[in-house]
Amino acid sequence: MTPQVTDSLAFLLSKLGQATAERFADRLAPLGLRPRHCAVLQLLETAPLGQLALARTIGVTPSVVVDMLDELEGVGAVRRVRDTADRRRQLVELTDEGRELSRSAAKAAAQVDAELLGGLPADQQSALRLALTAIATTHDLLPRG
Amino acid sequence: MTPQVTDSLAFLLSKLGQATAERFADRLAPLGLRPRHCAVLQLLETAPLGQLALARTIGVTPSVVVDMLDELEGVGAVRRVRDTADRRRQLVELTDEGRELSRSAAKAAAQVDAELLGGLPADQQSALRLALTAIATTHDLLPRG
DNA sequence: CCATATGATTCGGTACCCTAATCATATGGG
DNA sequence: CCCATATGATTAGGGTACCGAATCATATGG
Repeated sequence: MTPQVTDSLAFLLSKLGQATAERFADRLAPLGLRPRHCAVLQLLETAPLGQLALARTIGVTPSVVVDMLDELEGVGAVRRVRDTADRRRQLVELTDEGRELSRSAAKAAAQVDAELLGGLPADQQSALRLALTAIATTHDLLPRG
Repeated sequence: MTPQVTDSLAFLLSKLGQATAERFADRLAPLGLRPRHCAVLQLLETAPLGQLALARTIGVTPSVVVDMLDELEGVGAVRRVRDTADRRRQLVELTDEGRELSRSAAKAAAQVDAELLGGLPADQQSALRLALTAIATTHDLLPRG
């Protein structure tokens, strides 16, 4: 048998990633959030940031940040505050509600994880997590990169 | 420390899936193909299919199939043939070039796999593949579902 | 032979990302 | 001091991948 595309990890990972994102999105929807908002919320938990810094850390362009922040402001999760020291900058800070939403998002993510991993034995679960984080870090994905 | 979204498998898988799809897309681009075409090509290797069957097997709506087939016809990979027995149906069949493209796509996928897994020890590689296919099958992704 | 079902297609909309152009503010050299 | 240039945010427009609803042709059964 010739090698099949659908047997490749590339194909599998793409599909699984997509499916997972969808599931996660469904879980987040009731909160008024979408998957891409999560990294922003998490980053802002530590300290307020300018939008450019946010963009670079998450790995998207500044215009995407604008959209995401519009949405996040819409649900009252963040506030844009002009930096008095440099009036070009918008300091983005988490509201109390934002902090709460971030926690809820983390819970939603954990539920999705449980759903996905449900059937797997514990050792396979940890092996999976190990291998995935290894790949993600060597290929330099994830915020903080 | 409170649980972080970015630690979740849901988040990781989404990101990794997206990144992998991008890499794969880059590899396929010179062939005139995109990732979503691959499942179609592979399915048609066995036998010609109607578009509705194609849609159901791959897991997309018929209108998506129309788009994909337009593209695949554009590169000469498939042919639409009116079913003489039921003139509503389009029998979609692989051309010789389509067969060749399918093989090239499989090679491209294998290269991406090698790139992704490059750093990992062999046992982690197989563990990863095992866990991912387990999840994919229990959650009923992948063509043939 | 007509109502209804089915296969393909078209149309419009959503989510997510991009680049390039624009606007406001800062900053340093003349 | 003032202007050229740089920087942060934003807007406008475009691309991909998907969806649902409407449409059109053909089949099929009452």
